[in-house]
Amino acid sequence: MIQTTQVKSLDVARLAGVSRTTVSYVLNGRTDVSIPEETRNRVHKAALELGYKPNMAARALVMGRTGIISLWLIQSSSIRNQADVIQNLQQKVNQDGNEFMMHRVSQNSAENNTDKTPSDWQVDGVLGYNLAPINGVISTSQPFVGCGCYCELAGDYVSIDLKPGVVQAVHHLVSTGRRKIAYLSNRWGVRPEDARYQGYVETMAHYGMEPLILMADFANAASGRSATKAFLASGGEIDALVGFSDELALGAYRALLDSGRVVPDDCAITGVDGLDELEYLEVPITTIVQPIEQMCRMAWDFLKNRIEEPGIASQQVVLPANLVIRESTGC
Amino acid sequence: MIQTTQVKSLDVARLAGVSRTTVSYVLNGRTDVSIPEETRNRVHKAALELGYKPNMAARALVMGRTGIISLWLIQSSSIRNQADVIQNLQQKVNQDGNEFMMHRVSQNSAENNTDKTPSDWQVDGVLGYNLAPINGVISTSQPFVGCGCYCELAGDYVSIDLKPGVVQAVHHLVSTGRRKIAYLSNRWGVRPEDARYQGYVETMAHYGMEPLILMADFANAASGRSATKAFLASGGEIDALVGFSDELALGAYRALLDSGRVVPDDCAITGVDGLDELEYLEVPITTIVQPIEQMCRMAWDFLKNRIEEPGIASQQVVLPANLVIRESTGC
DNA sequence: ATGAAAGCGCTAACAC
DNA sequence: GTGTTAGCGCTTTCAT
Repeated sequence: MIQTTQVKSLDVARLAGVSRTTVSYVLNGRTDVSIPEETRNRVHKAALELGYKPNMAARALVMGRTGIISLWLIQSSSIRNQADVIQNLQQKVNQDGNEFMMHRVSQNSAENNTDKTPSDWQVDGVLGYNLAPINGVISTSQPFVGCGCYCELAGDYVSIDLKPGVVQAVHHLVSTGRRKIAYLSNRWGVRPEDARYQGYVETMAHYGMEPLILMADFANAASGRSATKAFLASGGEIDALVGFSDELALGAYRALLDSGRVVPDDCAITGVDGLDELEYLEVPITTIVQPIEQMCRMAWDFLKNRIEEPGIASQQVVLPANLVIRESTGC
Repeated sequence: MIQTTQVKSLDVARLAGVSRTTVSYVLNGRTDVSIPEETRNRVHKAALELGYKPNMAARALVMGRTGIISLWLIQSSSIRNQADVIQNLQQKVNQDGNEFMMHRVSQNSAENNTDKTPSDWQVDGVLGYNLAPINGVISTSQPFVGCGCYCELAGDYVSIDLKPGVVQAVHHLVSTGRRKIAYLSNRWGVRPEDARYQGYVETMAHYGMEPLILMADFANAASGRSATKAFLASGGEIDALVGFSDELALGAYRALLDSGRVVPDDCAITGVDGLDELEYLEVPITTIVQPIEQMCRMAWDFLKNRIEEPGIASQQVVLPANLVIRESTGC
């Protein structure tokens, strides 16, 4: 038990010489009830003097809303990759006077069809980021908006389509003379429904070129490095590499250097995500930048709408991600 | 109003043919009251069948604890730099059955001595990371444990001392023949009480060498790049650079390349933090690695102790951060 | 304009 | 062993 004796609204009421009702009205800034300016001031002064903080649990209990929004993230990815999204969403959620909770959900619990929400708390709404494998399990009883690359399943979402970016990338590589263009990915990035995979395969087909898949264990730099290294060691030859993510691209970059190759002369590289760090490499890496800020803004707007009016029609939008050309592709 | 009719403990009680008391006892797994196995099963079955989720606000109200732990982070830094800490702490907090909230507090609100806690919610405890400028403002009414590099002011903390690492770095640079060793920092990193600054200045003095400060606007790569670029453009010459952070070091690395210099031949570089990315540069950068996992583990343990027994003596520990030598210093 | 009183869903002391 | 009951602190009708 750690409960220090808390200042309650009754204390404020007594000090200000009014009732708890009045305190509640004044402190919640309700303009629909008319209270003399003089009384309002007395209440505010008393609250300040006592250092009164309303008990949010009590308020939530009686109001039926907690004012808490939670963000669900896939556990398998490092928070570092999700930092921009977290930061953007938290800022927007807080700005509108809500609390922000974060939950990392495991892929397993999704695949096992465990119907356990990650939190026991009743939150007012949930934002999901890149929750593809979990989409089926989402308890639809609460307002939910999905965002990211894998969320076009049902209900509200703000999806990012990476296909245009990858298509642009392959066109760009071909137009600058590349002919042996590989795709470096983890196993998630080679499913037929993956937008990047589609963009790569279809554009290669468009040029009548043979797809070449380099498979990494995970979507991180270390995996990208070892996968690329193994490929090169086994005598593989490429003159361009399309990475499933910036991290994989970074690993590939390092592996190419390890093997004595020069980027972009011997091999061009493209990534996906917009990691800031990539601009500071010796050879900045061409990448496909996702409109994170816009995605977050729209997702939060969608969620606010859904909370306000649960009955409205599905809100769905797809935002394209575009290629940003840097030196790693030789320009 | 979004309130879908909620299943309450009374519903479970009715279905199981018991009272709410029994439901509460069973679902909270209380072993101190003896309830027949058969009854327990009936209750569990009923709860599952109805999809019962206890109302956490009601529980928090009556128990006087929310089960929520919040983490306060300084707003001026990107979440990306704080990702490891966030991830570690969240995992530990959740593992012990608590909820995790994040709050970013601004330096301004601290300097203005605004006594406003970032959250209105009554949390059971607060973890603060790198909250130097804010330490004075912390409301001590709730269990608080500080961690990071700037937290040795009062109460409980798990501090990381970067001084040993920087001292090692300067020794290392001198022993490998460097003589014009600069310190690249933002304005926070040149206060007399900053451990990095002390380590640099004192070790330079130890060798009778002149300190040389390169000042960047912020602790990010872009600032490090432009500050270093400006220094070099104005005819400055150095053969080693100690960065206040990995990000600044990364920017300096890029600026040196921009100016046609070779790392480490012309100039050695060291950073601080342990950004994973630095291992994948053409020239991996020597850095001072902080014991993040250990820090997080201890901070959470301290906080649990403090919550359990508010009256215990201050829990304080300082962990050293050590140098990890990579190629950027020529080895 | 202000106050009295009901009740949000839960836990736990107390009686049976 | 189980049920009855009294709050936890707040908001909000409904009288006054």
